[in-house]
Amino acid sequence: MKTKNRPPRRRVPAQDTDATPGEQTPDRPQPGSGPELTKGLRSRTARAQGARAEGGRRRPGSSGPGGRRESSVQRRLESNERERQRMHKLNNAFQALREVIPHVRADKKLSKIETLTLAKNYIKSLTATILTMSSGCLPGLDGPGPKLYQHYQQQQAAGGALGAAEAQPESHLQKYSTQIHSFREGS
DNA sequence: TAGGCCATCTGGTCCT
DNA sequence: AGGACCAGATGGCCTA
Repeated sequence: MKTKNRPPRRRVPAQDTDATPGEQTPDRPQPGSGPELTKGLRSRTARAQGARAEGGRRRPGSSGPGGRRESSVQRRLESNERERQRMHKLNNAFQALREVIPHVRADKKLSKIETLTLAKNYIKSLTATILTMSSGCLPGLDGPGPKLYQHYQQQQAAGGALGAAEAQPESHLQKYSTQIHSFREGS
């Protein structure tokens, strides 16, 4: 897999260059847009389509027919499509993640940041639970208990910056539980 | 109405 | 060279 370990890149402010093809986004149907979760009356996709019909993001009017070469425009459109598909896949992954994280606020969709944060703490709490159970059931030197604990310790050390309280298995569970409730309250 | 969240476009950078 | 990845920009929708 790729290891994206790049230095932060500088981005030239994408001002309205003379011939940005963005405004000419055609009214293409969404080829790969799966069933998006709706957050209101209209689906996200429909709203986005509306937004694109409005011109997407680039300011219209700066590019005439003689702006960019047609092949270049075509490449851009293909690139946009790929990017859209990529983001759809990413969103599907987010949705799959939401479905395996137990959370209380079932009536409202978790945001992406909530999903990630909750997932992180859920994993931590599960790890802590496994650790507790394995050390309790297998107190001897045999079995996965000690190895699990060693692994856990290594992870904690690698993660660094974890206080003593963080190292306590119960604290993960508590943190996760607290987080669930804070999300429930919509904070 | 402001702020949060989101989808999309876009161009730069990296990887194969 | 072309595709994947990334982050900034933009505008729409929703909620408090």
